[in-house]
Amino acid sequence: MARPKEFDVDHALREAMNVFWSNGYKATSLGDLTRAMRISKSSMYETFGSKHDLFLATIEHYIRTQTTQISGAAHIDAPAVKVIRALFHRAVQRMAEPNSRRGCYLNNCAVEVSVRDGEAGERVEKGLDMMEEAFVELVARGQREGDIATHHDPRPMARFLVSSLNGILVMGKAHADTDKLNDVVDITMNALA
Amino acid sequence: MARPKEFDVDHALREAMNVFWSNGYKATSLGDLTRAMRISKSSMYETFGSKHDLFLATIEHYIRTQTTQISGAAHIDAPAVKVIRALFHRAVQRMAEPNSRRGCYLNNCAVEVSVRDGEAGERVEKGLDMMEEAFVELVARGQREGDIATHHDPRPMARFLVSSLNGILVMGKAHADTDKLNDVVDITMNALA
DNA sequence: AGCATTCTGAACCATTCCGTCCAGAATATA
DNA sequence: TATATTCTGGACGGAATGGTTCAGAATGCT
Repeated sequence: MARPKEFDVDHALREAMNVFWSNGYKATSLGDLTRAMRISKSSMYETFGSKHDLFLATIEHYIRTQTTQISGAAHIDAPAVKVIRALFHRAVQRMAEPNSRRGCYLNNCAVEVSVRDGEAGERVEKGLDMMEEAFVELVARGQREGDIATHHDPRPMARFLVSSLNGILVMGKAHADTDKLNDVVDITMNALA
Repeated sequence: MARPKEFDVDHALREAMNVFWSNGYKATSLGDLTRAMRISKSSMYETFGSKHDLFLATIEHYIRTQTTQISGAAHIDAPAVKVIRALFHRAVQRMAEPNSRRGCYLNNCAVEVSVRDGEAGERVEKGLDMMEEAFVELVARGQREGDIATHHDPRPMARFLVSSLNGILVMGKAHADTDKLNDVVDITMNALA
């Protein structure tokens, strides 16, 4: 009865996220966005409301697609420590690829806007909590299976891991030296034993 | 013979740094800057050149004044672990005070501009290296005096500490919950033993 | 007093920004 | 074919941006 939407909303959201992810919120103009989304300005406003609304939507999109990947890793059938180490190593590796040197989207948002932009802050916090939860599961399993020490409860341990991962990604933004970052990974893993 | 400068350049630099520190580079306008510096736009341009030049100068100012404070802490006459723990605790405490919830300036700059702005990136990297150096000294001393384990060389250990500290500050931007952050501090300190 | 310097405020410029709106083309269903 | 919806591109507005320039007041030194 009516003309259907021609572009994939989720795909457009993904592209918008990538631009914000690489350039930050303030440094991204509407032109940058619509160019990447391959959409006219009018369509963008009709579909998402405003630049800021779009921004919030990209954070939720990130949580929906990326953060849940980490949760998924928690159920891989391998020793928990191995899974955690693999997650960290992949993060380090990403920072070495020039096109992927943009860290964690939640991390970037937390630093750039979280304090001043409450709406974004809420979402960032929720995303980090989900990461924490995924690591809680992993640590608990590792402790049950005996390859993670039981000096600490799973939750503080998980917080330590989330924090450490974010620290590594920040360092990577300045250094991009894989060896130096792996130094940090090694000691972090050592802290689990 | 001539009219002397009326304002203190270092003080103006400090105020400019504070604005950038709280709001980021892009989100800070010339008006924000000159208002905080209590200087006219003309004076600002005459003295610092441009917004970007001023920005670079604030990073150097930060290194000159703040980073060297950490280096100074390395020579405090107390067990190295105690000094390190105190540094971390003070950082956590800062994140709890609403007006001080802005993390580490180098950290913020690394995340917001380091990748795209080479000139800023260089300076950020230098600053982080200086932090690393300060921690190397501390760890080495701790190992000599026996309160830090010798499983790892001082340098990787120092990198771990710098990374961990930055991770904590990022988490603080999203959470601001002192207890959660102290969980991370505890485990980090545990990794030294 | 005279001179060199510094400061301010305002005017000004070109650019970019976000946001709104509309005419017209495209497209699926009935 | 008629209708309803969607898309695009461009025009437009108003505001804010970074940056430049200048006249004139202020100030300290000789």
